[in-house]
Amino acid sequence: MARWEPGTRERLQAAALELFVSQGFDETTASGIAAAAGVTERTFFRHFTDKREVLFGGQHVLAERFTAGVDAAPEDASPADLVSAALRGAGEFFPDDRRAWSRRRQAVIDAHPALQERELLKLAGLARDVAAAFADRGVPEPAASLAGQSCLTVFGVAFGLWIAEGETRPFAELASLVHGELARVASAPGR
Amino acid sequence: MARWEPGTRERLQAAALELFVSQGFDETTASGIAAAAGVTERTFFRHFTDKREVLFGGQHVLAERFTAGVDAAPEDASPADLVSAALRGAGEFFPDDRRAWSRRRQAVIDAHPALQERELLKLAGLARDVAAAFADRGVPEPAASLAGQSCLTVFGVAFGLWIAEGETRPFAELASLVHGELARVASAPGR
DNA sequence: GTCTATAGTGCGATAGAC
DNA sequence: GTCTATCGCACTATAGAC
Repeated sequence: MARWEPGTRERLQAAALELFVSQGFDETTASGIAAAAGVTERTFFRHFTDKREVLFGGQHVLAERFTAGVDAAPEDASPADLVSAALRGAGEFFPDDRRAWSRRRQAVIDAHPALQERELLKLAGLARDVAAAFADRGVPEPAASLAGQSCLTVFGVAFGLWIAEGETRPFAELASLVHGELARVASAPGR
Repeated sequence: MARWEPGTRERLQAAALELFVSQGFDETTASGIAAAAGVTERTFFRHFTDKREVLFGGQHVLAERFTAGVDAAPEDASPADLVSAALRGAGEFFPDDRRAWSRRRQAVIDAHPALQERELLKLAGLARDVAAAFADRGVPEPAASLAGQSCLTVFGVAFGLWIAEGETRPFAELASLVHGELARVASAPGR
C-alpha cells in the first residue's frame, strides 16, 4: 500500500473548485483547500505555485490540441485553413459532456478578477504556442502572431457562446460560425 | 500652504517605475515606493489597490482614444473601417516622444509574469470598451466582440514592433501595416 | 516542516479645506 | 459642522526561504 493516497493534485483541484463555488475565492484559504484534500498547506504550495494556479491544470493539454490540429493540416493549407485546423483541434477538448463542468468553472473565474488575470496569462501563452506552430509551417511574422492570436479570439468568443445558458450546439459548430464572422470584420478596410 | 504636497499619485507612479527598473519588481516593496514618494505604505494602498496597479494608470485615457476614433468615423463606415478608425485614435496616444518611456515600462512588465497578468486584464477591458463602441454603432454580436478583440490584436502586435530596438516608423504606420496583414490571415478559409 | 517577510485590509485619529 | 487625504497600528494570509 502506498504511503500517500495517490491523486493528491487532483483531489486538491476538486476540493478547490468545490470551495470556490460554495464560499467564494477570497473566503477560501489555501490551508482550507489543503485540509479538505487531507494534506497540509505546505503540500498545497508544492503542487501549485499560488492559490489561483489550482484552477488552471489542463492548459498544456489544450495547447497540444491546438498545435496538433495545425500539424495535421495538409501541406498546401493557407494561413486561414491553418486557423480552421487549429480550432478543430481545440474543439476536441470540449465534448458536450464537459459543458456543465466548464460552466461551473467559468462562473468562478468570472466572479474574480484575480482569476481572470491568470486565465488571460494562460490564454496568451496558448496564443504564443499556436503562433509558434504557424511559424513552423513557414508562416512569417507578424502573420504568425496575428494568426495565433486570432485563433484565441475565435476560441474565446466561441467558448462564451458554448457555455451560454440554453446553448446546445457543439463547440466545433460555434467555432466555425465565429471564424466566418471574424473573416468579415477583419477584412481589408476601405474598398 | 497645503498640509501635503499635491500629486502624490504621480510621485508614487514615478518612484515605482524608477525602483522597478533599478532593483526589479519583487525586490521593491510597497513601503519602499511610499518612502521614495514621501508618504507611508498605507497611503500607497489608498491610491493603488495593489502593488502592480501603480504601473497601469493611464488606461482609461487610451480607452477614450480608441472609442473616440470609432465615434468620429463616418456614418457609412464598414466594420473594417471602424477598426481602422479605432487604431488611428489609439495611435494618437503614442507620439514618437513617448517611445523611450514605453520601452522602459514594457521592459519591466516583460520581466514579471505578475505584471503581464495585470496588463492582459487591462487590455481585455479595453477590448470590451472598443466592442461596446462598435455595438453602439449598430454592429451586432458576435461581430462587435470580434472587432473589439481584433483591434487589440493589431494594437498589441503593432506596439511590439513600435518599441522594437532600432524601429523609427510612427505607430500609425505600423498599425496600418499590421491591420493589412490581419486581413490576409483572417480571411475566410478554404477558397 | 518551521519560520518569516510582505501584501493587503480594517479601523480610529488627525488636520487642513470648504 | 462636513469632507477628504493622511497617518499609525493591529491583523491575516500568502508565499518563499531556511
